[in-house]
Amino acid sequence: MTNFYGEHSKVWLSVDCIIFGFDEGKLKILIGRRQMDPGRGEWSLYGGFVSSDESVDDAAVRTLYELTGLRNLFMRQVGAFGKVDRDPGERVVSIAYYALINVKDYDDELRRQHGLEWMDINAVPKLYSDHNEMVAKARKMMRQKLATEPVGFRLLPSLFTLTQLQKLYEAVNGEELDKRNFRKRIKEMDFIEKTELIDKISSKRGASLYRFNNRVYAHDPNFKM
Amino acid sequence: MTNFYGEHSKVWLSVDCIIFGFDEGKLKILIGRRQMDPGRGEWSLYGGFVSSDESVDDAAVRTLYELTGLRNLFMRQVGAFGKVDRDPGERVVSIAYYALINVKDYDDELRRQHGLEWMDINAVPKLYSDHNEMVAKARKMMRQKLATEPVGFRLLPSLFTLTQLQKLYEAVNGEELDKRNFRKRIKEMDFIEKTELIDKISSKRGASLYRFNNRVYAHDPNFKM
DNA sequence: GCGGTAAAGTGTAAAAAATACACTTTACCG
DNA sequence: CGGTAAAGTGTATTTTTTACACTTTACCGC
Repeated sequence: MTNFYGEHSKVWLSVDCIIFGFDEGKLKILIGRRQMDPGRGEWSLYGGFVSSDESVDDAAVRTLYELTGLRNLFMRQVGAFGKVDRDPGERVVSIAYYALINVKDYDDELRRQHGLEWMDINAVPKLYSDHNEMVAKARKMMRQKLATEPVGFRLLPSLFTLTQLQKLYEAVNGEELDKRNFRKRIKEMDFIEKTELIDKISSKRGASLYRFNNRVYAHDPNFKM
Repeated sequence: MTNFYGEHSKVWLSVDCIIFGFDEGKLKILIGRRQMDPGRGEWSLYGGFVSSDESVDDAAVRTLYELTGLRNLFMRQVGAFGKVDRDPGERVVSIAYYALINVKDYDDELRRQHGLEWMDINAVPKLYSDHNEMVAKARKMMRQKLATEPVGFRLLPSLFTLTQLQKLYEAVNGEELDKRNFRKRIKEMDFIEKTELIDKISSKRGASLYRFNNRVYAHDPNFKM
């Protein structure tokens, strides 16, 4: 291969994943104790290296798949983190990604195998290297995304109640919402469809289950929360 | 140096800059004909390589300085572009940044030395590699930024007329604004201060010059356009 | 079977924000 | 000194957002 750029130096590239889940009315991310040097034992995001035959995005997809066994997750790049000494060992530049998963889709056994815990986003401890910065930026971007695109559903089962949806938005934005105003808004969104099904788990009375219809949304993509 | 990550492959890292300017009522970016292989002669963004002793952000700052002679530009990361074959020569991952500059601060001689042209954002030709994608994402992010933070001023002289400011927002958002409504809004923002000075260049009658006061803004950071 | 309970579900009025809209003023220029 | 070109200015209407409280329902325990 022709070497065009020989005089410049190369770096290792990694990806780090901020995996958001929604459980027990709380927004959470997956973190674990680092199992390798440098930084062994510190709380850390889950990550991996980008290899020569895959795009950076593909490396993130692969890493998420390794971890969760899930594909087609909603995923977005957070950005590149490139301080010289961000990794105590070597020059490693990391590209952070966030993903939204439905906690119920995630095999808890797999979680334990990787030594990961769901941590309340508001109680994230000091993390390895610059991972707290990544989390902060991911959270900001994710909040913005959920406010302008109908992707919050990715954090819920495919059938969900309006109360679940409301609690989700409350957790993401850190503020309570008025139930009537919230439901008024939802009612105007044709792509959030009421089904005949009733959820009896979370209330005695039972609550209607709703579903996000992507075709209807694609037809008139207007969303604002 | 201990080699922790030896089994993984390394990549070259570059930065590419989307430099926004506002001139003749139009939003423009700086592009030039690529002067090296691969891709010699194609329209391209201005970029450079990240070296081993500088952070990725610093590489972008340095690159912008080389190009413009200006420091303390408003600059934000657009993201990492990492397709395997994005560079025809080698595996190069690039981190894109956008910057806002006041065209009048930029020495036109320097521009010519670098072989760059101001190109209307709506008439950008096919660019080298994935640079069009970078421009598209930068534009979207920049629009969002200008809508929520008072940084549009960075594209104008430090003293500007309300008509200039309005034309700027019109160019960025691609839609005309109502003059009275626009001015009503500005009047409510205490950090946009009217000065005693009058601009006589762009109109016979003369228009008041305004200034952005960052201290006042910092005291009550509320902005929405 | 019935009273207690806990969450689901529902509408209206007031306030705030966004929009639509047209004429007067001013200083230069020829 | 009349024409011109851009600056500057206020109000009414519509739309959006917010505030707010009671009824319904089915289960559960007695």
